Amino acid sequence: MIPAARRFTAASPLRNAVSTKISDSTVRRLSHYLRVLEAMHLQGEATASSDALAGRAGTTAAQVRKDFSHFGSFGKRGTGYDVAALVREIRSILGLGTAWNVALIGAGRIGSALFEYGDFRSRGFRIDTVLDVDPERIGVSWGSVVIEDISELERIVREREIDIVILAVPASQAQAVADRAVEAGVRGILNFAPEQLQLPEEIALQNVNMVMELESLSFELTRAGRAPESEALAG
Amino acid sequence: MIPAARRFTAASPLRNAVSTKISDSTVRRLSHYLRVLEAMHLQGEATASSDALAGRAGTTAAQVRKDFSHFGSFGKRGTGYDVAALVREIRSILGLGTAWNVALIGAGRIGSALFEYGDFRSRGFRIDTVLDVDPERIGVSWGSVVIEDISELERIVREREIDIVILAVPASQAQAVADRAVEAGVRGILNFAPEQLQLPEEIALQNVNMVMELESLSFELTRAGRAPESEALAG
DNA sequence: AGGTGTGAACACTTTCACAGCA
DNA sequence: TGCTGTGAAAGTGTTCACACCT
Repeated sequence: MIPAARRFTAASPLRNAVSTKISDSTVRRLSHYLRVLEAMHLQGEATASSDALAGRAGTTAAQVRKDFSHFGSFGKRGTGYDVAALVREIRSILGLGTAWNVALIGAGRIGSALFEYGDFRSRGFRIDTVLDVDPERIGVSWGSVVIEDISELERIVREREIDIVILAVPASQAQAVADRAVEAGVRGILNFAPEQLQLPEEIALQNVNMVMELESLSFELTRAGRAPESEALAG
Repeated sequence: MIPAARRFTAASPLRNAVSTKISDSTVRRLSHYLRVLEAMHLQGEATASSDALAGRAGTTAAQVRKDFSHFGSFGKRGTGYDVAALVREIRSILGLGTAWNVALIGAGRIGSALFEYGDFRSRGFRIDTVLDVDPERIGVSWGSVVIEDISELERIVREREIDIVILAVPASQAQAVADRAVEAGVRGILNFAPEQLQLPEEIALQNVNMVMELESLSFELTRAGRAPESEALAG
């Protein structure tokens, strides 16, 4: 199912060439706007100005408008954006209409937390395949999903046409498992292992590295006090 | 609310030297270099050139040198960097010499995964306070740490001089809990709730939003087929 | 030679400011 | 009138290229 490419070839609802590269920050903001807009929708707000949206999303009105402008013009001058319509537009831009087939590899602590993570489900990412190496885990049921043997990875990816793999294995295993997944046809990887994966260019990769986030905090806290007198570090 | 910037109005109190703003990407790369260098150290490599480091970290040699140049000159021309010394330098830059007091708020599935997350410990971030609202959880022991009542948050933060809070509570609670933590003296927050926190400027904040990462993947996969010309690798 | 440190060039992102439309 | 959409300006981050040191 979902023949990857060329779903927009013919009658694309998108206007002119969207072929220019969209920056990662723009994409992340779109995801953010989407969440904000869904909340506004629930609160019964029918329209939203770029200014209102910016306030809720922690950015600026100009940024909001520029972000949307890469994909078309969705607003009404003098009025703002129709919340429900904009939700649909962003979902379409992000490809959330597609029911991606997602597999989780690694049924350890992080894996299980991710599996249960309510926000994946509510946003349409259903994990219906879980793999692990540990014989103690293989065969165990998580809800309606049974943990399967990672040795079956290739067959499973092919048969179920897995698009995205969530990688929650130890760093030492990450590259090898990723290679196998890619070889079998996976197109995107969400990597939780603290390891720099080397992948073919056409494979989409997102890393989540929580240590990096904590170390960024540490850096900021360390710097905060250094304004008046730099605590010099001599050689 | 939040009287934005009123601290830097007149002349900048910041000194020249090392006080220029360091970009977030630089900080994240430093964290990455550190991990790579530690691995090289274990492998017995005594020196590393910017080129070798770049290869392992997935960036460029010029980028590596520029990143370091913001903090000093740590290399030897013609030779490269002394691995052990550079590890020490980066740890110092990131403030990893400091034993930050970290509290985890939210002992649910994500919270427990984070608590057990080996990489926090091995990198020196010890979580020795865990709080939750749920009476079923309060009093339970996780290793040597006993889950405490979140109603005690203010007292605990003050008494234990908590620097950093890892926020793993539902989005609906996140802002309120963050406000209390900040009020009690916390200086940095690692936020796992999919909620845009509004905090005073001097509080360091890092967000981890896994849905956003998955949606970025979805966007890339959706766009993949739409490239103007697939640059096939010519022989 | 070999590889760092860094100003200058380049590329990319954000902000400004205003024309244009509902 | 009010707010979008967008070129142009300003600001940031990355890459280049080479002087300089070991």
